[in-house]
Amino acid sequence: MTSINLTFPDNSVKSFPCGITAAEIANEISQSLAKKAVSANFNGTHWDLSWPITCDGQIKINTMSDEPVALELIRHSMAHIMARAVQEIWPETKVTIGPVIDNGWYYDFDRAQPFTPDDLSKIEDKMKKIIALREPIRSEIWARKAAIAHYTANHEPYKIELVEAIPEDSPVRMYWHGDWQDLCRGPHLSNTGQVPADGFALEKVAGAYWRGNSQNPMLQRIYGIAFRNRKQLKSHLHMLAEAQKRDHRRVGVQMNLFHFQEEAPGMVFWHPDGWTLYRTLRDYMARQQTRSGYVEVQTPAVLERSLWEESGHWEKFRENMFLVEIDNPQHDDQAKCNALKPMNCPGHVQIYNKIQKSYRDLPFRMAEFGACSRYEPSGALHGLMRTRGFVQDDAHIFCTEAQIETETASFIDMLSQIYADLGFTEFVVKFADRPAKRAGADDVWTRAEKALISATEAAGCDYKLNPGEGAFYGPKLEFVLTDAIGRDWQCGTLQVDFVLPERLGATYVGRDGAKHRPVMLHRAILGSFERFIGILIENYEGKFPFWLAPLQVVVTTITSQADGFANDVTKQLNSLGLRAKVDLRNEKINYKIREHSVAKVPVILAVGEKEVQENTVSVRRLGEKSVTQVDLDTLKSQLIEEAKPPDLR
RNA sequence: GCCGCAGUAGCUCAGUGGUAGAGCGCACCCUUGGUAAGGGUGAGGUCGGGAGUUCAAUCCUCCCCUGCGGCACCA
Repeated sequence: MTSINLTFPDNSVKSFPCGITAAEIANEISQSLAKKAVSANFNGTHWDLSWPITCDGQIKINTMSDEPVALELIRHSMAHIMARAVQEIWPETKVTIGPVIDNGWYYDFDRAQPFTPDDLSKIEDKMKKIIALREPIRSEIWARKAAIAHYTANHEPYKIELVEAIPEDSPVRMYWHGDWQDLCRGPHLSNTGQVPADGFALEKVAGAYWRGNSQNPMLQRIYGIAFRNRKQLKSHLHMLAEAQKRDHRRVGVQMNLFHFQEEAPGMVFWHPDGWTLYRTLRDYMARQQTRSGYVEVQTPAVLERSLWEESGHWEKFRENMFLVEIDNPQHDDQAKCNALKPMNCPGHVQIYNKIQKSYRDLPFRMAEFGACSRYEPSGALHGLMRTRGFVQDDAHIFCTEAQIETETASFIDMLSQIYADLGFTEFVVKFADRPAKRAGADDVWTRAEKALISATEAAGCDYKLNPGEGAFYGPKLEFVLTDAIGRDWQCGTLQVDFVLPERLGATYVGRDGAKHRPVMLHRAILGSFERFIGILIENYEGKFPFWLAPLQVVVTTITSQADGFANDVTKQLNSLGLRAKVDLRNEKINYKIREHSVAKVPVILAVGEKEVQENTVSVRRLGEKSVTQVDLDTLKSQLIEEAKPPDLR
């Protein structure tokens, strides 16, 4: 028998008989390791303890203390245990796939009857019984034909499709625990008893297309979460509940910022306080853009079909456009068809074409807070995050190819500053290259992709590749920021476009006196005001920094004898540009403090007899229990300073 | 758009085959209270829309709309 040499993490090399398993190796090292072992890493592959090793390589034995590996195994084996439970309860159910995801797993089933919440607890109970059996999990490599024959006999059509999709040079691996069998690339735990019976929960049922394709039948997906123990599961559930409290849809209603209603799905009704927040943010953005050399414009909301045909939107984007046929009540004259703008770019090119002619004017940066309408699929709508009517902080930079690099760099600077001002210090950059459905020739795409990559690298920006996710007219950078509870949001974007200037006939006169084609950079920082405000609400949990807070100060009275003074203080604050309101209601001070705290007002000023006499106010800040009595003039100058937006400090 | 679930007062939600209830909020009255809910009285609902079954529908059935959780989509 031949032998193989295996290198361990401490760089020691040992010789073993060819075909030895990681379980046997662990056993040779020590009994306790053999007990604790759950899997191995072999030459960079996650390796089942039971798989034979037949060549030299690096090996590491994993135990339950190797957290990421342990969780992966637990969740993967959970998926199998759940599928078995489902098939034991409802044998007619067809199994498909069941991968590990963040915090848990899912498994997709084909079954005529929908799963109910009751069914979920039945499945959970069955899973616990299976776990209690502590049955070994074993695997075999089968011939492709044998596997197909097996699944044909067992009426598992999805599994046949999966076997057929396995590349010729990859093994077809079958797993068992008890009598239950599944096709799986592994690895798994070696015993069903190793998963924590109290560390998992079935979360929800949802529809999901077979193989993620909307042409395929819809399956039923059951999601589960699993951790190493009950404590970790509990803390995860607690975190979910906390995240739910921040939901901008809930906070938005509580704080009376906006609402939606049936007659306008996906369109926001901004209430006074929400609109104050919106305007504060918009004015800040306008100042930042002016400072960065942009000019602001405004273009029509409704444009004729012919222009959308020229721009390419009619062909690539029509399904998402609201059409307007007021000029054409019979719907018989296609030329009279108009559409609400889903993007601002074609309008901006019209302005460029009227006013720009010379290379001396480039780069020309044209910004618009453009109100766009897109007919989003009904299932995509989600509060402020995904709407059908929204305003972009949109701009197009018309420049030469040579200017892409410096424009990209200064854009990234501007974006970083703005994100930091708004409370987001961390963001990642993704580079999205050409999609399958696109306009423009391949060599143009190659040029655009190269230009954007080298500009990004020159700006000293790390990026991840996001293949095939570019816009139909060009590659793009996506800026994804991370909020206070670690969730990711794609907001900013920078897109290089060689196509649209060509289609809409944009030119400039070069130094040589000839006409040239400018490049367009489409860019946004917030993305849409609606979405960004949704993110701000969730990030701050509605407790906005003073400069953004819709209502900054409430002046409230302790006795009605202070009414006059309270009115006067409020008036003084308002005249300084602070957003202050007075509360003279006939309620106890406790009651009023509670109410304004719940409403997340950053500063509550209480005035009673004492304050009236001394010309002071008692200040209570949101989140603090302490109260300080402050001279009115001192407080005013403090608040004026705090109310300044970050760019004016 | 697809699968599943839901829609009852401004908000959160309970409830029933015989046309409805709570808490909060709102209005009014009493209370003038020193930093997270003082007490009382009252107003407020075509039970998402339409059709059907029934003597009778908020409740059962079907269709539609909207929302929620996913999937697909995010140009």
